[in-house]
Amino acid sequence: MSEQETATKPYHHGDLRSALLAAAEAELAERGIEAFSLRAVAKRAGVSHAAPAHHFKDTGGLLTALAAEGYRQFLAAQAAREAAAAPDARAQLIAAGMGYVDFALARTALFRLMHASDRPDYGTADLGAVAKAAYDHLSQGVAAIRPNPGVADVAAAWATAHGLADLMSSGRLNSVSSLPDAARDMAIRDIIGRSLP
Amino acid sequence: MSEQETATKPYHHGDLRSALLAAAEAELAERGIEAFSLRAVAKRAGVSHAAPAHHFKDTGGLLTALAAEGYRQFLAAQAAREAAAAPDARAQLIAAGMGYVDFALARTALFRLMHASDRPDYGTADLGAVAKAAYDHLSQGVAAIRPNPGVADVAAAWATAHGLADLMSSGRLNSVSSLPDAARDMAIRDIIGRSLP
DNA sequence: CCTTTATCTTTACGGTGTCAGGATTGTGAG
DNA sequence: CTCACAATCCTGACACCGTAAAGATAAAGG
Repeated sequence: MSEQETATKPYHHGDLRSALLAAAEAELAERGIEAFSLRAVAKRAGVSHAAPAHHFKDTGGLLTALAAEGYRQFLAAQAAREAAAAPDARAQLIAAGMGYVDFALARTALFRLMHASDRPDYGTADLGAVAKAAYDHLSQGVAAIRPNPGVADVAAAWATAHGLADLMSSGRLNSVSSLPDAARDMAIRDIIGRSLP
Repeated sequence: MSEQETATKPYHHGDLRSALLAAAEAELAERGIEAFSLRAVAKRAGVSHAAPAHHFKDTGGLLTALAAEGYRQFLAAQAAREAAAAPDARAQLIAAGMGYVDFALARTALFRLMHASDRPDYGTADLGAVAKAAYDHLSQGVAAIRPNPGVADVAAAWATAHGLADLMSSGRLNSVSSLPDAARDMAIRDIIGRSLP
């Protein structure tokens, strides 16, 4: 309506898709998954309430895309720890577990979306693929220290890392998460190490 | 309006409070926490949509009461396993972990409400007390096999049992949960046993 | 019997997801 | 350069949701 404002919002956003993903993660972190509102996401991105529908079919589509992005960063967090660890298989697997916990603490909203929500659709090709990749990474890590591992071997490693990540990220294991960084890392290394064959 | 029906719904339900709790758990199991609707719970109980407000102030109040009931059954599931186990401290602690998993598999909706939702209010006296009792039971079990346990000792036991329960109840550890009962129990016993000092 | 209290219903309001249709802008063929 | 087309975003509408207020009904107790 008015042309005096030189930098008024253009009709086309430019990169609305990624802006919506960022806004969705922020909303998720601030209000939680159960109070998540698509209209609030749109408002945060400075766009009408129906704009997200064109990039993501519906709320589930947005959360599915966000979860897939989360899995990529989840694997990246594990890779970062692995790169800084000793090259032997056992140290690499423990490092992956540390990255598992790192991600849960650093991106709690994404972690909960990925592991404690049924709104992302894992039947989607994209999300299904990255979720499978995450599982494969773990099972291959276990196989590296014990060829032909039993079901209990991979289950123990996964359950321990996942339990630590879930409890710590939800604030129920403050006896560990409130430790100084070095002591905390050592405790986690110790705990994960117990689960390995 | 009509009196020909002898058993038409009376104006007063009789035991609406517990009927609402049962309806809420059923709705939770069928539709999930994120699609949970207070109006659907009221409809399932055959009552108007505003009736729950008198017994539970709001939706959060209902879910808080339901979570508290869940914790009681959670502790009961652990006690049931403990009663059938050997009396030594280590067997008792492993049995508690088995009960942890039993509950997650038998009452998945309640388990997720208790551990993957922020809607129950743990500041409530009732829910706060039973949740603390559950934690105390675990830490005392660890202390029974190792006096003055380190933080890693209780964290390892808790994380392992919790990780197993969470992954299995959400269908992500079918390699274990699809095992025959005896083999499954043995695998879980094995995995929990690894985490103990 | 009759008042008081507990329980449930009705009505209303703002918020939410999704759909249908309209408005605006970028794009590429001519 | 122009102009139709496609992509992008907005407006309006609908059904459902949670909650509050006020009314209706039944139970309890004097």
